[in-house]
Amino acid sequence: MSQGNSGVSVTARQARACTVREALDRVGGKWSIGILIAASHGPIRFTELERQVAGISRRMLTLTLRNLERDGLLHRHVYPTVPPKVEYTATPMARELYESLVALTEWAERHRTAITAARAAYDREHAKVE
Amino acid sequence: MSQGNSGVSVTARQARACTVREALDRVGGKWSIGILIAASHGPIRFTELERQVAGISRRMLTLTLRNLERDGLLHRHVYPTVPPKVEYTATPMARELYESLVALTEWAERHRTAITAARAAYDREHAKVE
DNA sequence: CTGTATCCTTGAGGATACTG
DNA sequence: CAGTATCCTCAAGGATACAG
Repeated sequence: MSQGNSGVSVTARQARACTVREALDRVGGKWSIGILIAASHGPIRFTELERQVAGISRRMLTLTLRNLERDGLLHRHVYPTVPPKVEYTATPMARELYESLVALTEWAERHRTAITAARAAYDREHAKVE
Repeated sequence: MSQGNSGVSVTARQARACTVREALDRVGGKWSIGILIAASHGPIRFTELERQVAGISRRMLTLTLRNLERDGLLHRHVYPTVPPKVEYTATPMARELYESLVALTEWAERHRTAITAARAAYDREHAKVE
């Protein structure tokens, strides 16, 4: 964020905040990332997703899949067989997204302990007052 | 996400998903980014934040500030004057976070139109059925 | 000025029975 | 198998009056 922003207007800065939120909204759901990752190395079926993304409900799986498909992050292929067979695959756009998320992952790993410590300190500090 | 994952176990992949969510949780709130950006180029006061982060309610401003402070992303300095004066500043950790978010921003910009188009196509496709 | 307290609304998400 | 439909819960967030 380098102080160098001094010449940039307040509204321009908040516009950037908007762009960031735009990206986060596509990926901020509780299950989006898990699904995207599971679907990123080849086609994967509904039931298999249900197994790999631990804890997800059937409803949320369907909903999140629909949203990701709508945003063009997942491709859905239906085989007209009976019983039905449906495969989901991450699009190139989704793979790029994941690569962008790596920076964030590294940040989380780098500061994990610092954050835990900060929380502990904060809680300690504010428990005294009761 | 490069197919090269083939050798990586399913659980290892989902563990990565966890780390990503960890980072997103710190920044996923509706207002975190806006506040962080506003506080990232020097100390800023409560009222000034209320003005710059357009649309935020007083309650959410307070809550989000407390959370960010607790996680060690904001520093809060109180001047013992009357009326009170409080300044918030982004910590170095928060600035690093923003830099990690840049990749995400660029992704959003690069694919903005593609996503809009994908949505339009999807909606068109699914409106026909009614 | 910088909050806190209170009340309210909404939407995300969970559980699960049912269906083509 | 791959969903949809239904009902329910809870936490995020909004509005705003009040307080030190």
